[in-house]
Amino acid sequence: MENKNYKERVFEVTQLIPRGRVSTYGLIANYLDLGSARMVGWALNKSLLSNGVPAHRVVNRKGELSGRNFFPSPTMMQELLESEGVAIEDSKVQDFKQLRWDPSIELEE
DNA sequence: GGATTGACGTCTG
DNA sequence: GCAGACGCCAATC
Repeated sequence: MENKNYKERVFEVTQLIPRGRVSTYGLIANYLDLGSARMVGWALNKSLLSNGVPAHRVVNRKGELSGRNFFPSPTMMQELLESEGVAIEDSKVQDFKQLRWDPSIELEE
């Protein structure tokens, strides 16, 4: 029973995201070679049931907080990011291009 | 077990 | 640059 599902890998990578930074589904999917960014989003959906998984640090490629609706409160995701020093406007990450954390690069694979 | 859905991404028009 | 369609793989109905 290999509990090491691709989901757990997503959890680990998500937890590796530094505070004040954000990542995208595509980057994580590419790093884990899942083949589909949807897998990351789906896995993160399950991550809501797990503790210690800062899913709020993961956004789509546009930097939009697409998953905010899945949180207990749609504003909680933004609040958390702002609390970490990430500027949010209109449910989108400001300077996202700078703040985006790419595991394939930061971890240098 | 087939069909649908999903926190996305890339391509084409 | 924006809008629509397709692809992706897994889970759920």
